[in-house]
Amino acid sequence: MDVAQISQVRRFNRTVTERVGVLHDHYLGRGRPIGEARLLWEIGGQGGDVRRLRERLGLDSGYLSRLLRSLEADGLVTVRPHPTDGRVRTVHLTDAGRAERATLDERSDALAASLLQPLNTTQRARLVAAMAEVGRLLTAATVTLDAVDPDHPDAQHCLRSYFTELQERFETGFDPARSLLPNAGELRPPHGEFLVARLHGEPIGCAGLKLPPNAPAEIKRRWVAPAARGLGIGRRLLAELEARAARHGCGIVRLDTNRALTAAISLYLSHGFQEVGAFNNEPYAHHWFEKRITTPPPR
Amino acid sequence: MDVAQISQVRRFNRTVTERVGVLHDHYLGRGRPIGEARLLWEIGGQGGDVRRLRERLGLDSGYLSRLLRSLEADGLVTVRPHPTDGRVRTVHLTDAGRAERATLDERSDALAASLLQPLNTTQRARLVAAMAEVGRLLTAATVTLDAVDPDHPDAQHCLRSYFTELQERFETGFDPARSLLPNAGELRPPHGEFLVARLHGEPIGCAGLKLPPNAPAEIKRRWVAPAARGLGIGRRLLAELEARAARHGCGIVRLDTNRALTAAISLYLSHGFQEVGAFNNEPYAHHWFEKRITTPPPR
DNA sequence: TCCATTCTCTGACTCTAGTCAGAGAACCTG
DNA sequence: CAGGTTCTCTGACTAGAGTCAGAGAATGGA
Repeated sequence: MDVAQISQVRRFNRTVTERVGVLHDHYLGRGRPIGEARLLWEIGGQGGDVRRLRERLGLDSGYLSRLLRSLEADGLVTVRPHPTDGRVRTVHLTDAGRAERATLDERSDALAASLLQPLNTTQRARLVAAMAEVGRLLTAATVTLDAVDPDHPDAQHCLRSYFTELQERFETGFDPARSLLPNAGELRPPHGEFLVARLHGEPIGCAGLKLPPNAPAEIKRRWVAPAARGLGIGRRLLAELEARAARHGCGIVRLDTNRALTAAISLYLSHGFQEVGAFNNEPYAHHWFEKRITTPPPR
Repeated sequence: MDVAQISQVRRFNRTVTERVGVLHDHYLGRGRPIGEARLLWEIGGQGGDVRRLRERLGLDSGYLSRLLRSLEADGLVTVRPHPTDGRVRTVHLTDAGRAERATLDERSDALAASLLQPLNTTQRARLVAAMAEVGRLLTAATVTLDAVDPDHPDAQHCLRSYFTELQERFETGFDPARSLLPNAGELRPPHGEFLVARLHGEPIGCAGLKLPPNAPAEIKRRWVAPAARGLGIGRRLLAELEARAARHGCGIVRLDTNRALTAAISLYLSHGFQEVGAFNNEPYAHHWFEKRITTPPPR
């Protein structure tokens, strides 16, 4: 990795933690420990289960409980048993809590405004644009790819979304029963692999690799959640699967796709795939691609 | 201020404090309280007085003292009396301290690398470029402009640098004695104003305003430190002085300049100044400009 | 020379933030 | 319905970060 890039990133980290980080806590905190402030924020408009809050904020259950007691004592929240599961407790903001949260909101706005305030119009526009770019790319960098079992709930979630999307986008609709679907066993070691892309723990994409004996590897069911598109995740999934195929000794990766998926087709072309004749009789496919992968591609 | 801009800045703040801020502390901290880590870092290669460290880090003197004792006990620093002032104590890293600091350094590098690692080459280049832009503009936004007395040490520092630079850049050199210099009284209320631009408390620029009775206001001694150029500080100084002139009821601001200062000349032109005939007999001036300021210009 | 000031240090605190080990209620499964 | 699991809560801790009020040495100015 480039040394100059690293030192630029470090400079950025310094500037930003100084200017944003410190102020952020300072602004948010005023008169209230920032743990409480964050919790108040996270409870948000529609409230939520204690369990969900604990996960979201990554807090110890004892600690969270104490924070809730403190907010409750200040009359900002109410904690009631869950209507159907008596073990779970749900938290809601009171009117006072909502008001308090609104002032936190204002403070965040004030912080943002204080960053922009000294700049002129041009500079503001450029700063905001650059921030959007940094945010987008940092988000992209936060996405993790993990190999999971195709039966894992996150994998299932992605596959359901994938099928729903195909159903909507294919001119003919999509009926899984008519398609050449690999069964789950084909996408799990040793016959294959299945990757899930996650952002903050939430599944936002997937891709499967079939490794048939004495035949090219095949990429199946590559999907990225609409909200996470444009972050290069599809490309990362592709590259990661190619690398894994190469590690399994495959020299060729191939795949088929439907003509409605134009973005996917141009991704394949720009990623080194070449269109070839039909190598299967998938009824939903219009295009077949393959790529020679001699060495694992650089990341 | 634009609501969309504010919410973009807030989104950025969230992403960045999550992704950079938290990790930053986590990486830096390992095995050592981050207060100590920051201090170790700040002591740096050439060491420094306790007083300077206290200012730089903004710590309570008692707290800092305790941190130093702790680093001393670990054999990372030595604290000795200042050679000339027995009250002051100076801190230096030991070899062990230098080694420890180097590992902190590595961790910062590792953090930076971990942000870039999941991205491909194109994305990395874009992220680094956007970070540079954000850093630059946040730095610009951190610069403060304060009205000070022209005799203030910060003002004097800027003026000395200004004269040195003129000496170097004018074809003819620059001798303050030959120039039409306003005396300090002319740049201090009620006869004028003097602004110093500061970044993290360090003076990095200045500009003076002369308010002669029954005559146009005059801008003098506008200077920005070379390291701080390109941040729009010169323009901000200009705009701020115009606003102040307008508040004093002036309808016209004018100034003279030397042909060697090409950047200044194009700034004046792009900022609404128009070249006029000589209105004084400043020997070092080649160009004279003026600008009508009916209403205070928008910031 | 004396007195106010500067500078560092110690002692005695406070507040956040967080961990760990269980207790007890509610739920689920066989 | 018994036994394990899930979920929240309490009690008992710890560590970090920082504040505040002086004490005491060194210095500088009248």
